[in-house]
Amino acid sequence: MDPQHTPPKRTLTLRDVSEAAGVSEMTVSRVLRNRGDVSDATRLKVNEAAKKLGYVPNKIAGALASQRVNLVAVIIPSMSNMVFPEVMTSISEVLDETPLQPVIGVTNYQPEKEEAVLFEMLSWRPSGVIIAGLEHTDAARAMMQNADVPIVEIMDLDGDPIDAIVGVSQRRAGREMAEAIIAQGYRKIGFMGTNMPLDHRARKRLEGFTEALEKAGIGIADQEFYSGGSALVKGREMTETILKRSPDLDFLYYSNDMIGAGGLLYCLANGIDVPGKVGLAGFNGVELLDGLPKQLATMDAERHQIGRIAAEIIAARANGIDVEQRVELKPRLQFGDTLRR
Amino acid sequence: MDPQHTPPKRTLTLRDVSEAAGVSEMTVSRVLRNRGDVSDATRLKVNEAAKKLGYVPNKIAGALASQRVNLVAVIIPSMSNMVFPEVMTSISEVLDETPLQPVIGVTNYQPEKEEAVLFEMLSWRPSGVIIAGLEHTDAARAMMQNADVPIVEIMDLDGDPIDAIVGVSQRRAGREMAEAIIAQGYRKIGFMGTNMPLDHRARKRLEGFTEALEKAGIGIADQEFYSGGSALVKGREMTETILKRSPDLDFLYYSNDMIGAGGLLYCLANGIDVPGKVGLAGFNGVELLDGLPKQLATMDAERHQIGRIAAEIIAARANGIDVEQRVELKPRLQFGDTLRR
DNA sequence: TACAAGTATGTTATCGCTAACATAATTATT
DNA sequence: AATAATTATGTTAGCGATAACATACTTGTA
Repeated sequence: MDPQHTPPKRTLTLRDVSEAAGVSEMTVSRVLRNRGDVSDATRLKVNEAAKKLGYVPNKIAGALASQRVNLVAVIIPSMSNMVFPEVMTSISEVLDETPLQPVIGVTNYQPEKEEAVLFEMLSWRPSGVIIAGLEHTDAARAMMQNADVPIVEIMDLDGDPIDAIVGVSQRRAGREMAEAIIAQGYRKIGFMGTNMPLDHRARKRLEGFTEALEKAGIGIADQEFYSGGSALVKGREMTETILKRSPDLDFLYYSNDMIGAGGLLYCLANGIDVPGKVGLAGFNGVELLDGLPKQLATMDAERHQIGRIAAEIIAARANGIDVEQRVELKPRLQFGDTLRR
Repeated sequence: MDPQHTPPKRTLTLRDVSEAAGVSEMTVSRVLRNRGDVSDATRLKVNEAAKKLGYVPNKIAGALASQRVNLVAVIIPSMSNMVFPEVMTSISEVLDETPLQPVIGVTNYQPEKEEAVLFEMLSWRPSGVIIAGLEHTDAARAMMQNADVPIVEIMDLDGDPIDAIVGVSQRRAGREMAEAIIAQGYRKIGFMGTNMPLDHRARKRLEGFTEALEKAGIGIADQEFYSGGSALVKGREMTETILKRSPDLDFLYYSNDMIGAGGLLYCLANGIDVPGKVGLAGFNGVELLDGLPKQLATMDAERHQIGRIAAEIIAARANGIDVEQRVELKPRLQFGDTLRR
């Protein structure tokens, strides 16, 4: 350690740079932020001094003084479900064009964790919050209401937003899928999904799905739930289980594409005629599906659009521009090769 | 807006709470941080006041005053490659047990972007940095050297670390895979991978792979590169291309499991005997593979271990405990069903 | 009772930067 | 050349918390 015999490094401040450049701290501050009028000569001097010293500004002090923070809190339930990294990617893309920076918090689908993460993030006084879902603890909701920064709730659309909202109606997504299935003449329908009472979006899709079925006078003929483990494997296993138990099923609806893909692979491996004997459908439109031997029917949840628009709302609001408060995206049904038509 | 006729809300400070509770700001600060001796009575008063007002502390001010920040910068190249979300998940798990909080930055494999992200993050004076890879711009390296916080470089092991390092030797991983393949008698070997000169880990694996082949007197018989698009689809397409062009290949090595899975699905769909006629192997051990009809041979890069250990190093150092500086994990070869033995 | 030791609270001085205003230097305008 | 307008720089006073020290209040004990 310390092979260069560096002096006991006290971290550098504006003052160090200002002394090195022979100007006031304020001038250095102006140069480093490209603010106000500074002559080219001093600008050069300052930049050189800063670079030579390896000065890194202290945003903590800057933020405290200016009452401005360029961070955007993004709160999502999980990183394992590819949906969220995808949304993140779009958010990043948009914010990259602005001075804003996303900061990610993960809740593991736990409301109390969400509350804690939110509290932590709000205590850094971000310029905006993007948060998945509409279900929050009372305290979390109150915090967001009082925070006086733009809040964008994303993914879901069924409920009362705190501020802005961008998403698809999960109920509608479920309903439309059910309607499409019924329209194609399927009647004995099985459902497979995660066993996560706190995944409200999955829950709402199932509600919409069931509701539409009931309207047509049919119910879910059989169902199966899983938790944990490899979704692809679980999809395969659940499909085997449900088909053995209820061999007369003519359609299988999966709450996500990963288990749907597992189910599809099971059917193909076992010579089950898809979509002749059984139809299949999932939800989400994950990229993975494109590579499967048959295209799984699915409904695209417009995740990239959602991320993009949410970030745009925050960016606009940060510039004092007011924009639409509610953006409803329509999930797109893709028939693929597993839902006959 | 403002339907409740709320007073023009100035955000709350310690002072507001202290006035409401009838104590000094310092006492409120102590209660809210559980520091020092405070009587139960005042503790109660303060907590009630804080909750009633909905006070959210200002960590910016706190950090400036205490010169302590509980953030850990985590810098990764991408969110689309599941490898990184997985590492993130492990990091989060460990940091959840501490007062530390991860903050994620994404570089898109661009050195300049990495430098910018790093600068931005260091300007928040984090308690530590976890960064993927060993290749950085000179400026980035200098910043980390001067930052006076623990730096952990992860994933890779072939090169000179700035501070601590946790990973697998990518060269060795490539080499060992080549040796296993040769040992099983395969001789005409094709390679498929991404066309990303800045993915140094993929590059090093290929180098190690080639090197080991050469030592056995063989070279790569044919190769194919891709960029962008669905990896699964690309794997399928490249496999078709390469096998049509070089029908005598008896082994296909893929730089990642996703394209490997695509290749496997192609072979299965086209009745190609695996691993009889052609053997296949990928790299990474993604969960997805467990659900495929046949298990793809692969090498697990120990991503969860890496994330866990990196976070532990930061956590330990934050507490002044010095720990191992270099942790080499050994990639584990899994033969699966596509590499005969 | 008196004094030490501990417990509970308050006071003061930063932390490193920027907003806002003040002043100096330069250029334009008549 | 004198004054206004513009440009370039400096000065001062916080931002909202906490560290460190100071003080007041208990309690115990000889």
